[in-house]
Amino acid sequence: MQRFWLFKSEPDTFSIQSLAASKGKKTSWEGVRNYQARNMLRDDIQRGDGVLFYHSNTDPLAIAGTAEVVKSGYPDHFALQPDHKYFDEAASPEKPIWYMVDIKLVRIFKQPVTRAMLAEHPVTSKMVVMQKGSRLSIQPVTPAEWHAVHELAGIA
DNA sequence: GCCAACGTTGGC
DNA sequence: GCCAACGTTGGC
Repeated sequence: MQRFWLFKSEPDTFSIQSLAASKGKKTSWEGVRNYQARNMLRDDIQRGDGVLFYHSNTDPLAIAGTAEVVKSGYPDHFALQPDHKYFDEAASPEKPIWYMVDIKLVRIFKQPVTRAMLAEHPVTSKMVVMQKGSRLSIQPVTPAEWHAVHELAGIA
């Protein structure tokens, strides 16, 4: 069964435009170092799932478009590379600790769905990303929320 | 730039 | 196992 997720990214680090410019419009989603998010990457997120691509720490804050999971959870090998910024000395090939998935761009919204728009809508205003103190970089999204975001983006 | 919320660390 | 200190996230 297809499920839906929201992935946060700071556009200064990696934007949806970066994804569009990537080879095959695909990227691995490495560097998640939070156990709750790790569990979703490792256990729950499957090939074919939908991803809302959210731009955080920027202006305007917005869902910039969507992507599709093309590879489900596998070990984040960047944690094993001593010179890499995502290195974790506690990780090993036997116990990788951290996981990542691969995603592929579906579309960049012509009209990004801003946080202000999300806040105005009865369904999207309840999304995890809208809750105060919500810091998870990987979040579940309900089918109703997924649908409402597409309506706000002008996509039937 | 500020600061609240949250996760992690480490002393006890 | 508790909890204070600390670092990070991320909206405003």
